Amino acid sequence: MGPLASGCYTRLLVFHHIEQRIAQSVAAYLKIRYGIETEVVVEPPKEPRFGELGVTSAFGLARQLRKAPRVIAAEILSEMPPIEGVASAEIAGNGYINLRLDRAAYGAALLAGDLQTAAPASTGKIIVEHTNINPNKAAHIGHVRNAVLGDTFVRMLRAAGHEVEVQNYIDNTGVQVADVVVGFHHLEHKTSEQVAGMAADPACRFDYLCWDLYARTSSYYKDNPEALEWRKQALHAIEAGVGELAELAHIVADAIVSCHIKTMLRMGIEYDVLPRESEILHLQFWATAFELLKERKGIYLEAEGKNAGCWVMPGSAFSDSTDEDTNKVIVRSNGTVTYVGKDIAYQLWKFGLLGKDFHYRPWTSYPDGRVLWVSTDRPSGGAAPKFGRGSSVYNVIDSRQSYLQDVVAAGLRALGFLEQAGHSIHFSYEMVALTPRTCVELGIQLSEEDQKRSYVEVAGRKGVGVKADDLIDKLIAATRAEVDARQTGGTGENAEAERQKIARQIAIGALRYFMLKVTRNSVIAFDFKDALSFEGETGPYIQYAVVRIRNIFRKGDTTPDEALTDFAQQFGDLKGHDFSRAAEMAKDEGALAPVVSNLASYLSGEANEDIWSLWLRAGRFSQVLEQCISTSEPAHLAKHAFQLAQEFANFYHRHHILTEEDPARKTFLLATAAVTLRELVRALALLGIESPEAM
RNA sequence: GGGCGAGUAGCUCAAUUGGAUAGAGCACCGGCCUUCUAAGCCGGGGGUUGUGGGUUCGAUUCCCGCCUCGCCUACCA
Repeated sequence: MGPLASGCYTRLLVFHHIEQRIAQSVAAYLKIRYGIETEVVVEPPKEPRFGELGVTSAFGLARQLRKAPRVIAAEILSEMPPIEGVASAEIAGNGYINLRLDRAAYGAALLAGDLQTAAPASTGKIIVEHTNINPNKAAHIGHVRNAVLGDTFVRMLRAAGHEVEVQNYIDNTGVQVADVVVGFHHLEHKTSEQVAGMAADPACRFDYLCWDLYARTSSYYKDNPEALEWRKQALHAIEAGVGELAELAHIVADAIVSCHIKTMLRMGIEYDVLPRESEILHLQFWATAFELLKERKGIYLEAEGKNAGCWVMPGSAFSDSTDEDTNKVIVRSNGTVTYVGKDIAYQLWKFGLLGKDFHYRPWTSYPDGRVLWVSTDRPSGGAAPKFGRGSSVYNVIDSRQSYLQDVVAAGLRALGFLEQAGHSIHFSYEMVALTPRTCVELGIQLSEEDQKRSYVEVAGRKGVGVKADDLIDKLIAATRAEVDARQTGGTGENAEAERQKIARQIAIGALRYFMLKVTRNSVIAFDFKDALSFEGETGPYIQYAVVRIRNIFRKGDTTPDEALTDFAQQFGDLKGHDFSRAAEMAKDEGALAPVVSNLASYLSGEANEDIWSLWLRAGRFSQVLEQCISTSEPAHLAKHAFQLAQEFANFYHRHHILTEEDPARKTFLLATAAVTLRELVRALALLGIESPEAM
């Protein structure tokens, strides 16, 4: 559980608000009445007919109090003071306490406003590191999952009022870049000038070219193991930063990073800063971390055994094992540092614990004006923001690296930075694999064994995989065909641009939702058929609900804002009232009373259950957001958005708004659509999915 | 061998972290376009939650054993 597990809003709306209020009230009562302190679980009952929320505390208390749960529930029910926002309560089953909300008060609160979040109380800056693609080949679907997860989590944190810095680490000096350098130099016999020319040629898909070259080099090593010497030479040259090979590496890495930034921007993904490994080396970040680790005895020099001459971290530091075999080499016997070592230095910098900083220069400016900075080893005169110095760090890295992430956290602990180690969070997720069927479509040869599996791992080294840009292109082609078939965007002068825009919005919506609807620790078995589907539980389904609502307002010649204003004027002034105030006013038969009583009639009764269900869910945004953040699981919001869209679709078919004859009811139905629209758009925005005007 | 994760409908996945009759989507079958767009809606069949025990009022969820699968377990990154 992360450092954000506890609530960080000072004010919450609707569902979350009332859920908390109930939990607190019951907990306080239990403490006074029985002297027992316990966490009270409040959750919706299995079926709506039992009410909106249920409390199961009576069961837990039964043993301690030596009373039947039903008796305890009865005591709680009869003696507890009323809870604001709760209309009634009853006992069910063996001791469930079921609560029914004051629907009008809930509805008034939902109408009244936006989610209001205050800046979280001094939790400090949160750093989220994601994407981190080796700059030696095109991005593939595995990278898309990483970036979409990371980006969505960033959007959620920002929506909750946190200050967030997005880092995309660039390993521009590693073996993967070295292998492409070897390919260009030894296999292709290209000079750095020639490669620079290819990289600058707009007709050349440089990242695709390197994708193939990387695969070629890898297979060349397999047939000619002596060629691994080339890799070693390239690595040395790159690390030293001089000579033709270093120049090649520089050109390749920079060009590929540019490709990645563009690819990610197609999905709406932006970064604040690109810390690069070359600067970690040149600015001696590792040397500083090395001294610290030696000083504080986090690592030691192995005298004998297989790791003789290496600086190692004892396995006991990051696992239960005391076996020496689990020791992790940090510095090789030839004096060079491993990846994990550099990662420890980088992690220290993120927390501001290294006592050093990078220099920076602008890498590019995004269309929205945001500047993307890159690390440099010397001052460039630009006024860069203060990067690093985070109070919490989320590393979005696939679960295969959990062992290495444990070592990094252990490094912080070994240095005595216990708090930072605790706030060093591995935001892990499972890999994206391919279904055998998709492999066949891609022309990938599979063994008989693999054909029987439900999925096959992507292997970048072999060039096996689905490139992100190819997938996006394919999605856009598919959505464009649908858009054309429907003549969405009209046939006028701007039709072409309009259609392309809508096709892109839907394609990206489909892609991002596809990545987000699955929980993190589930392997995604990527299948073209599923990914190219726009029906059922997909992004486009939710976007379609949005478009339908917009069409209602367009056809009705009004707007959501007008509808809400009309509603407020018709039934009283709702603006500026918060939940507790609304409930209070309702009780006092004050200014809000007419609204509340009208709402009550519209939101209750057998015939209105589906509408109430829609309102109830529409008010759950802040609760779901909090859940996503405390569990680091964006999938909950994806599910919420889908369910809300589903309830709206149901509502849409049962209630025809524009032909409603009762003007008051029509206003209410329009307000229902307006609130749903607001909540759908808000949820989609956090998922990084745009809400199209037409479909 | 050790570590981590997974096993739920034919398929792909959920299940608000121990709650009430385990839910969605896809696929399949049957209905619904003269209506605010059918990228939609309604209905139907589909389950011994891998397996055996345990914990308790209550287990898909927690504990132990076993079976199957994946990943990790480099002086690669």
